[in-house]
Amino acid sequence: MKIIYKDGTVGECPEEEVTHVLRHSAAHIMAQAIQRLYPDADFAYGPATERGFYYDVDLGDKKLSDEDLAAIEAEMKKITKENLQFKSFILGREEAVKLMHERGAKYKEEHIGDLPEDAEISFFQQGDYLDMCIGPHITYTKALKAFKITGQSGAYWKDDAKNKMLTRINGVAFATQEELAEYEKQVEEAKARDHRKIGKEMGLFMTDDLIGKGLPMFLSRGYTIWQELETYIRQKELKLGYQHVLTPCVGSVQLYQTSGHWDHYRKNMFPPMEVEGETFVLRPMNCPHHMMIYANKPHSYRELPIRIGEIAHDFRFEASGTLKGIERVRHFCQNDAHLFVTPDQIKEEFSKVVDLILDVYKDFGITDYRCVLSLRDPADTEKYYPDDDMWNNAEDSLRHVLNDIGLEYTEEIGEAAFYGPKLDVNVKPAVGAEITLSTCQLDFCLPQKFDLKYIDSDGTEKTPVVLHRAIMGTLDRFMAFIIEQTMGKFPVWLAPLQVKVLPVSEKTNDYAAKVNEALQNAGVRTLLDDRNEKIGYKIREGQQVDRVPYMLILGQKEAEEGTVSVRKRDCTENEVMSLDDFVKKVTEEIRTKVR
RNA sequence: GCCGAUGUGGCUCAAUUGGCAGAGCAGCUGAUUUGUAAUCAGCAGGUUAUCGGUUCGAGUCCGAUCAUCGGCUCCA
Repeated sequence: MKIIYKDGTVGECPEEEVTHVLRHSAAHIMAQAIQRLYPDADFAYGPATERGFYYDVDLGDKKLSDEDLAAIEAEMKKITKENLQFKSFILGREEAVKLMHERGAKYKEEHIGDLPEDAEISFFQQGDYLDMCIGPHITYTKALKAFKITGQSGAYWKDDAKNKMLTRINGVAFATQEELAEYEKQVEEAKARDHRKIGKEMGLFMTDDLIGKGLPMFLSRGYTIWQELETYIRQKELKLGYQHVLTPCVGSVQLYQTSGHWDHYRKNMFPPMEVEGETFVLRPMNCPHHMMIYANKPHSYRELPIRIGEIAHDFRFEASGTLKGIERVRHFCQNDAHLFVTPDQIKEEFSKVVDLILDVYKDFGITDYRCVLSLRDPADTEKYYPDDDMWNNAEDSLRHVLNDIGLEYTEEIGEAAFYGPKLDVNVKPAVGAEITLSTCQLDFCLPQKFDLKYIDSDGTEKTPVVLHRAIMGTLDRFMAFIIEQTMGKFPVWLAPLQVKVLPVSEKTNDYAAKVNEALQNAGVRTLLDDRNEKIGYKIREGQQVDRVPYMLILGQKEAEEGTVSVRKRDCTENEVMSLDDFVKKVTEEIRTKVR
């Protein structure tokens, strides 16, 4: 594929750049279509994205309907048929400003102001459309063959909520129709693994308008998974010297004023409750409670590290538009812990936390994750505690630890908590943007605010450092992720229903009841399906709805021989074995948490 | 919260320009006694999210509210 650079030279596009150039050019072609249909449109940014492209455009008071988007897409198709040539030219700063000013392109004009003094400003033009852009682009519009407008959203100019909201029109583009078709297939598959859909099908959780939005309720089967996750992580933590506590979901406002959360976090908290002259809030996090547990008695350096863990219920008043199934909610349960350490212990404790995260991911087969070292934005003095030494010290220690461990990570500015830098481990859900699953935060700030102390070996009082960490993040979100990863086909130990016992006819109901009882006595979660239905019907339901790991088909033959016919999930071939052998097999798989 | 779309039995979806709210699955009753992904028949199930408006007549048109979905921002 030929491409044109900003200086007007034409060359062969490097293979790995092809889709990016196509997508970026698609944004220009879409802008051209928009300009034809809405001549007053003023364009802001229009980049290529991971899957396609978007353009942020100011359409005045015009609101776009789906029909309008279809019309834009049709106009784009027309433009590609017209096979217009892309041309480019470069202007000096003043000429560029003048040109953009003349054309009433106020966002582009402002953009020039943000560029370095000596920047050359380049322009690309195809037919009647001119755009300020560094390129490169395709040479003719016909080169864009496979694209689709996928939707629109609001987006602020320069991502700043103080600025005007523009209309962002999103699209996808690929090098070939086949790749576009493949993408659309993937979108369909992603919808099928969406935890909201599977959760409903399997009866794991529900919501109700009368309860309130963002407040899902776990049904029996969902809570079974939840409890298994809780037991799993608590046992891991116990082995690592954690002590688990139980603290209330409510705290006084003064508690959060002391921690600083009141100033930084108030807008995300449910509003205060006043009773008998005192003011309380539902807690959005547990750090202050755990700080007070530490402060409950004096500590020697010999006791450190002290690791206080809790499966803790929290409430956050999240913006309504951000709520999503059990992944992003207003009440959730954190797998939280606070590690109180001496400065010397930071490295070892932090690396133990990273080890635990990776250990858990291994157990759950989570391999597709991204580590982010989240740093403060020094310019943002409103959010971040203005103590340069403290921040530099904290960030450097984190970076050193990560480098020593050899963990791959990217650094992101302005993503830190207000009290300190952190490591976030992010994953991609089936539908929607990346989410943080695990986090470990380094905090020199809160221990000071709560005036926490320990007596060091030299007899002097010192302030501990705190690591805030959540391995499974929240059980809610972790469960959402596991549902999507497994498509509801949980490993036996996690499956809410582990074995379904299916008599072939009512003649074997008695034997089936006996088998069912034997399994229940062995601690296996079973369901006896002795309804008057054909065996094929029961199997279909067990496979498609319950996604149960094992089904036992019990007919005359099994009843006579004292055996069970084992049908493994997703496996059409079955295996006959004695009841005892099956009980042994399944309990062993549960015990060892076979994936 | 913001931009846009959507909302019909428990679930998945129909209902021509405004003209009798319907089907499949699930449920219940009966028949059938079944061997590895749907046995047959019957019955029941609805203030079409809510409230208001236009109209002889509204699931359908208009307004408000609520919820959900796709994004933006935010985040565990």
